[in-house]
Amino acid sequence: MHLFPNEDYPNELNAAQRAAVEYNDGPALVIAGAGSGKTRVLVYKILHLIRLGYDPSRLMALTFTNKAAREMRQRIELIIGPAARRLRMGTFHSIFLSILRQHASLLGYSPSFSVYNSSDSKNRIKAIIKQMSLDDKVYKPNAVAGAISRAKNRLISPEAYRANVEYLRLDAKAGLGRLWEIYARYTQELKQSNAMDFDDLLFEINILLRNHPDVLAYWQGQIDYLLIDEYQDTNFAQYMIARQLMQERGNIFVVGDDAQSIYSFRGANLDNILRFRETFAGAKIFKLEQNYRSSQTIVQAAGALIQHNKHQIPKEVFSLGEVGEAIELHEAFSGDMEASWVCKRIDDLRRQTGATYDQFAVLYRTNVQSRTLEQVFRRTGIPFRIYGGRSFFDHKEIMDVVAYMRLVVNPNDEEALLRVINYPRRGIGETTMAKLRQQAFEVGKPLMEVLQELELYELGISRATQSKLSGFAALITELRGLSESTADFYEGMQLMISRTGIPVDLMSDTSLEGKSRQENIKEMLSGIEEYSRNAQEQGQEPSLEAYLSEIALLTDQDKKEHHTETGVTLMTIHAAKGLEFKHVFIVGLEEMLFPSILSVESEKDLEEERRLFYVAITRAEKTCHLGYARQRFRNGRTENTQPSRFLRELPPALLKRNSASIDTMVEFERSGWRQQRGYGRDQMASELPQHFTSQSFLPPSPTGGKRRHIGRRVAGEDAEPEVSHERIGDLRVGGRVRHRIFGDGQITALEGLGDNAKAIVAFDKVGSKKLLIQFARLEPLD
DNA sequence: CCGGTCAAAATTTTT
DNA sequence: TTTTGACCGG
Ligand SMILES: Nc1ncnc2c1ncn2[C@@H]1O[C@H](COP(=O)(O)OP(=O)(O)OP(=O)(O)O)[C@@H](O)[C@H]1O
Repeated sequence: MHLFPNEDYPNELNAAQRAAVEYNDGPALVIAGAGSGKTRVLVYKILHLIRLGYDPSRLMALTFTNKAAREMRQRIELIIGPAARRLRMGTFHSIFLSILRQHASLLGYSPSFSVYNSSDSKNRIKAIIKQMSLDDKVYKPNAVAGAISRAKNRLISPEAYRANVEYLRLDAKAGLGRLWEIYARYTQELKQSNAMDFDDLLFEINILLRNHPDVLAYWQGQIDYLLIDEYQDTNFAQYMIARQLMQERGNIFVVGDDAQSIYSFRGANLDNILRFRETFAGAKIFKLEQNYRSSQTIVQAAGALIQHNKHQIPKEVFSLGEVGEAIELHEAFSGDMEASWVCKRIDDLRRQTGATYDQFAVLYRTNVQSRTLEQVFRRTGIPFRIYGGRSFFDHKEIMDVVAYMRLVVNPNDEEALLRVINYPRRGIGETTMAKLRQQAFEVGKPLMEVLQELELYELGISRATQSKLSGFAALITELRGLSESTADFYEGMQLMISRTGIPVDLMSDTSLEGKSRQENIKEMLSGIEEYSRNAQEQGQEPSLEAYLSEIALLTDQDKKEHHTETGVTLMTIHAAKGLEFKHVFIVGLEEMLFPSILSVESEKDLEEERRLFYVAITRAEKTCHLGYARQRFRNGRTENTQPSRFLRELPPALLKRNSASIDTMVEFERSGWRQQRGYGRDQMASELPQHFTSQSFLPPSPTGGKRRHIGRRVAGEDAEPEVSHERIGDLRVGGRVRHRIFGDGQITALEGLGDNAKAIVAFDKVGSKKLLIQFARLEPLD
């Protein structure tokens, strides 16, 4: 192949990767396991296109995080230089936000529309629920927000929602008969506020492209190639964007791994991968099989785990790397001791292998788990960095400042107005605001407008309060003046922020938190300064609008790296997607936590949890360490736990159990097992002696505790005899049952316990089947 | 309208 | 344990 004269890169790719990169005859999907170089292929694909003469500014590359986009751009810049800056590369949200601003008026927004973050949205929803006098115990704001978000991600408008009998029926059944109404009001309020939420960014771009053929044609003409990373996590709205832009020309290249689909809660839909061929005619599918990241042990363990999922695209993955060390499994007595173990092992490994702190990551299922880790890391003196959880811009004081800024740019932004009209305190209360909102509603004007013409209305608000209201309106006008008339952007912002009165208000709070709030404001200012400098370097005029756009989509992952300090990375598994570390610790492998208690009900959710574990394991290059605690402190209460079912799914031969101290076992013996739930009395008795050995780390197997049996189970395989029973729950041997698919039948045997309890049923139509009771939903007939 | 006190709830992942 | 909200007296 002599496409590239002074080849710097084909050597960096294997044959399969190169084939994908160099294929240029239409749509392509690269579907491959973890660590097989999908991201690398995407990078080289872009380089390849540029070498073929494509203009970087006409290549659109979409990622899911800002960080991924930034890193990809940097890698490309290293090779081709500053031209990489012209790539249209970023998250779906950020790329389409800028496009939406250009065409806002076509959609009924002004170009300076606000972008609501999740807490803005939630506040609006709360207010609407209250306004409609609905019970927020029934209409839980979080759940409502989730439902609205899901609707938007599936491109279901409020009108379509309302017209869909099936949705209404399901909602009504769940006692949420007025959900559609909340959705409709919410949408209307946002529109009136000249604001879009995160999901609107994807929704509205679809509307724009669908309803305005000229705009569609324009953008189709602007983009010569569309590339998408992590395609398995695209939702329907994102799929439709790709389709509208590229279905005709077919210049699309996507990479993904169905086994790493972990964002279904955000609407991610594997169908997008499955129907890629149908959507994009003539699509070619490439598979990559060699894992370059991890040891053979890690690749095999991950492979064995994911085998347990029924729904997956079969893939081979192999590693030619070293066999590597066994996966360490550690049982700790408590969350605290688990964290101590992590610290100790990091210390050991650092000494033994010379690894640096930044080559370690500690991954967990939920953000709260970072607390315990943080405390112990502090105590131990190991440097670390926590990603995720609350973003800098989620802090109250920052959101307050941002609200003033938003009001300056977009006076219709009702959420911003309600947030700060009485902060700092200026004596404008609930009652006044209720009257004003009523009035605004009646005349169909934004609140800010009403504030500016109070004298026109009969409001029943005292003179004194009226003047406070006008004062606020005047303040916003004044702030706008400051920001517009000050030549230096940063200086203007300084003046503006100080004029809001927030810094002074914070001064009066001398508590520790108060101090940290003041610090945050200072940090924000330095961020503004940096933004201003960057903009100018790139030859752009810094503006409040642009600044707000920039920060609207920032997350905690995007905090700038202080290269001076390196440390262990602490993050959720979700946040770790796409990353890699020499040494990975995965902690909190307990039932009800991982898998999450909210996911154990449905097999579909459980499979997603398993994929999450798969993602976690495959982040590791050299060693992988798993931890769980026998008891964990949660919501102010210490709870006994059971090891995660997923541990049983890893091949024992690849695991190295690591014994907890004797003290721990004694402590555990004293308080631990007695309260365990989920096992029958006999089972408990037969398990008892094992608690004194180091072999008790795994959950009891269905056979009654022969540990070596555990993990060897593959779906459908029953190598060893099962404990059998006469009854389990309301099922009994000899009883007749109904199955949703197989029809009616008679139970011939019951065996196994807990999650592994199975029924053998002789069905009238389809013969004898062995079913896992927890999934089979057998309905007793007598 | 404000700020304090007290009781109840908390239940996952993110752009 | 920490956060949120409802309630009440000034
Ligand atoms: N042909 C290759 N030769 C050497 N190293 C490679 C090759 N391809 C990929 N790698 C390395 O393998 C590792 C994984 O690659 P990459 O992150 O692109 O995989 P991925 O498929 O995107 O992984 P995941 O889906 O798990 O995020 C990286 O360190 C990368 O540099």
